[in-house]
Amino acid sequence: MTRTKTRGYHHGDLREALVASGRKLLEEKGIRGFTLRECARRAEVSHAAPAHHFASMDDLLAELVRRGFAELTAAMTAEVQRVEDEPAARLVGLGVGYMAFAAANPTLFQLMFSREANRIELKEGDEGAEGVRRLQAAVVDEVLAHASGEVRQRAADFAWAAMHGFITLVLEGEIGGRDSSRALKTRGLAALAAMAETVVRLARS
Amino acid sequence: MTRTKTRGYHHGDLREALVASGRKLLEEKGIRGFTLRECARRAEVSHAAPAHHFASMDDLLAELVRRGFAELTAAMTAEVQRVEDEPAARLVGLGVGYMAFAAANPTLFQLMFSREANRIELKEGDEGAEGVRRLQAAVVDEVLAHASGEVRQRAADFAWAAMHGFITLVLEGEIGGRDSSRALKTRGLAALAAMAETVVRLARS
DNA sequence: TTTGGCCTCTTTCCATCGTAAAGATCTGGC
DNA sequence: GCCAGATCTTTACGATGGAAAGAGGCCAAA
Repeated sequence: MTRTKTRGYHHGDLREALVASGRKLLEEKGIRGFTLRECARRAEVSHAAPAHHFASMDDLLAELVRRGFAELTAAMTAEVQRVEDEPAARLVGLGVGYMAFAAANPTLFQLMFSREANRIELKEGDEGAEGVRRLQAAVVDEVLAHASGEVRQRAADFAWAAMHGFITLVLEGEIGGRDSSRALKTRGLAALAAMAETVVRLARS
Repeated sequence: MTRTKTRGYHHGDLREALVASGRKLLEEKGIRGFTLRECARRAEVSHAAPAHHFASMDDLLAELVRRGFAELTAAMTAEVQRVEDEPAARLVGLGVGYMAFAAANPTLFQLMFSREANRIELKEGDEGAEGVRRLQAAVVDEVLAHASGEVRQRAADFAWAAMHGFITLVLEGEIGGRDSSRALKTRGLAALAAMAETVVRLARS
């Protein structure tokens, strides 16, 4: 039910159109280049039309972030389910899904994890990164079934920190700036392997 | 030579004043709330005055980032020099300096590591995070004196990723959101210890 | 089928922003 | 003492986010 050439006074599904154009715009122009009016232009409506669907620009950005977290969680879930292997390998799979999403949506990913610096507040009821946290805690618990709560928390901290830090630095070009995509993936897998190994080792401490 | 109550037509040291007010403003209002005109207001000059010292707003932001990296490198150096201990402890010290700077300058730190998403280009000759990289490579090499280049690179990747990811997630409230400052430091030190231990273990592989 | 209310979108307007251009003022070297 | 150039101000322009008011279309009740 995509729109045909001529539409009447009403758009039909402006909200979704704004989300779509907004997401593209974000990746094209960067966080600070994001503009509500440009979103409206790309959706072929007047600049004031978005106000009827999003209270403010930040409100639209918050929605993009919300959907980003949903997709991120889905990507991790999909990747971890492909691995029926040992828990440690599943931990790596989690990281692969995480990094794949980040690489495919670099600016959105950065926005999702710089909400504080960008003063973006989630709406009430929005879980934010809770899905990611739960998913990871579950896999970490597979690895550390017999460990104390504190050890498991530290393992979860560490696992998240390692994979988040790695992909963040990659997106900034600080890691593997000149590497080929292939070499970079190898480097990423090495980092994830070291992370998983560390978590496993925490089980014996 | 701080300015007294009445100044003439000329400011005296507007460039530094803009850097100072800009830095405060950045932490107060966030990245997207940063405004050149507000910087000028706080320095008590007209809104067009900054143009004579910074070609554009992005130029000022780039300068803030540049100084941020210099300070970050200095903070890490200072912290690592306090530790005359074994190399692994020095690696932890490096992380302490890194996190201390980030915690004291959360928005600037985020900006420094989201230049891609914020379309901030460093000036020619600006080293960016090279100082951090060099410092870390040196300490990693202390730990892995006899390892191959590839192992050392992977160790450096991992060490940076772990400490960067941890503090980033802390700044976002994703890690230790409700912890006391004291408990959070303990959690951070645990993460750094796990990181250092992993790097040490890489020496035997 | 008609009609009235409501949702969607447009138009218009305002304060603020970044930036450019031109004028005013000061400073330092000659 | 004087002038060239650096520093700062004034003015102006287009773009932005948002508010307000009006136009257009949809749908359910009559």
